[in-house]
Amino acid sequence: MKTTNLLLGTLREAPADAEVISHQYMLRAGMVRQLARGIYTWLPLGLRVLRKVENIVREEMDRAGAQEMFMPAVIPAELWQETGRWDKYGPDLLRLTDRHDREFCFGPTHEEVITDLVRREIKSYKQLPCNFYQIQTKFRDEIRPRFGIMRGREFLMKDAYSFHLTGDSLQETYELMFQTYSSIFTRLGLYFRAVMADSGNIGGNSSHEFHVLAESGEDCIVFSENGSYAANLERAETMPCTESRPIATQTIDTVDTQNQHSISDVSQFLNIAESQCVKTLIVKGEESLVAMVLRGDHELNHIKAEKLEGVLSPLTFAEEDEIKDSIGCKIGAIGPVGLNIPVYIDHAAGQLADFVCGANKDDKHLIGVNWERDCPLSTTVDIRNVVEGEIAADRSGKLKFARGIEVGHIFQLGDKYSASMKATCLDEQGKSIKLTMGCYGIGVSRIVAAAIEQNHDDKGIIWPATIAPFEVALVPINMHKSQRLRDEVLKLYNELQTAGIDVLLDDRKERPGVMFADMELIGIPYRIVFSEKGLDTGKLEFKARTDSDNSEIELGSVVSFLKKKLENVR
RNA sequence: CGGGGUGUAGCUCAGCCUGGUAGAGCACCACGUUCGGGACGUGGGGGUCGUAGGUUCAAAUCCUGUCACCCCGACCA
Repeated sequence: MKTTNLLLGTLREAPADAEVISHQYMLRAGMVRQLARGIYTWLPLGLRVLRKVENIVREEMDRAGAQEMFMPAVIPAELWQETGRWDKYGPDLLRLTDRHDREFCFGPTHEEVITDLVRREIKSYKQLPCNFYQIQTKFRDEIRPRFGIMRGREFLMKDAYSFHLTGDSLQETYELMFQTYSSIFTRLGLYFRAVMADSGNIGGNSSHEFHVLAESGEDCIVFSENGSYAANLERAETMPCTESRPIATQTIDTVDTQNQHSISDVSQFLNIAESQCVKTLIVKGEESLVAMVLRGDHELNHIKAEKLEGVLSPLTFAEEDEIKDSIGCKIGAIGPVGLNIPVYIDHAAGQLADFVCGANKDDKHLIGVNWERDCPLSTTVDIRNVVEGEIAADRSGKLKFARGIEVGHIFQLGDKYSASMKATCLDEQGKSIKLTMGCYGIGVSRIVAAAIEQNHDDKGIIWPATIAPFEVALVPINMHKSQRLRDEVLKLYNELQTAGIDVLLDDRKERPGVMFADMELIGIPYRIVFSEKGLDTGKLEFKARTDSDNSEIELGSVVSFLKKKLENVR
């Protein structure tokens, strides 16, 4: 490709509304342009990267024996009604009506469509296990799309669905997909981690996420020192305390705490550590309000909380006046003592003795409170986020935190969809068996953004060679002035193309500085500079995007040199 | 949806407070000089100031509605 034949829409300044680096650079490099909120056009340069990512994903999926297909983006409502997700999925589902007033949605995920297909096509255990995938545009009407391509409403996703007769077979494919995902992200040149995850509203049991580590990541991932434990913060378990609770030394007393509402207010006011206070959060339950009791310095884990019996899902905090009606005080003064609603107590809170809590009377707190003596202690539960430094649930060491961008997610769905959609097939005995399912997603377009978040400097993008839009940039200096230079550059350009190398020749009539800056901004991994001076000596300048200085290379050896550099890309 | 903010040329922004001829830099076009790290000069094209209404002799500017976009909280690849 020559730059004069490429829509090279590089910008010197990033649009003001681009917040994260990947969004800024994708706009500045001319990879994408926004059409509407969370909806983008991929320009030729960006599309080249997207396609390379897509191809790596495709190759590895094929290698793992998955079969590619292509499902419709627009899905009839009936299928979604069959699984109940038409009502459950909520406003993220973009709903459409056709000219006959028939309802459809733009598919945000395709469990229903594939299950419908499989229940029609798969009749015998001999056809199992099977794994189908597609690479397709999805639409999720997210509440808040942000960070450009990273969280768009329309995005490109690889989604795969496997079907099995037994759980063991599912487990086998699940593990194969785990390996496949690891190969994919390795080939993409990304620094990533697989972590245990919550399965969210896709449903199912076992689930892992693949995260690209980057400061701007929206997720917090948690891992132990030796790495054997790794989980999303949403999912990371805390351990029940094994030591026995300290014995009570204080007597319970009521203190005046006027205008002290938050845990930090109260702990400062009473000069007591936050960890010696107890906070009581009130959420909506199925029948009444429900209390969540945590140590003052801990945070409630919403995912864990909404899975508890009697708690409304999605987790919703009680309104101020509901609390007033039910408990009789304001939010800043609630405590577990004498509460007349169901109470869930976190493991760590259950370990406290002589603690401080709200008195369920405005402007009053209790001090010297002890479980059992002053307040019944039910079985404690895990309802908080783990904190950095505590011991991992598998006892493999202290936990560390990192930020991650979720680029892949694999689930064992079990029979969630096959049951409601009656997807069965016959086993060896001719008996009808309900199918067991797995599903495996990769955010293809998100990977492009994640790769930039992880690989950039102040000059622009630094693409891993496997997904760079071009592998080599040829930058001739003053080509328009020298026929000899032009001939030599074109000769090499053709040779590189013949050798199957993705080469971009900057044939614009620009000053060198402009060309250098653009090639660096768009992140081409290797650059070769042509000049009259170089031709005289038979040597060209070579610089990798990551090099700080130029090196020399013989004109005649460029092709073999680059081929060697790019060896492991292919 | 709640809270905050912004809409003026393709991009970055000034002008608005205090109403009176719509601006700058970059980008774009032409010519010339430059030419190994985002050059310079001269000339040029491009904006119903998001949109609708109101106040006024007069609105980018003041008022009201509305829409879009961005940021902060609950969703997810």
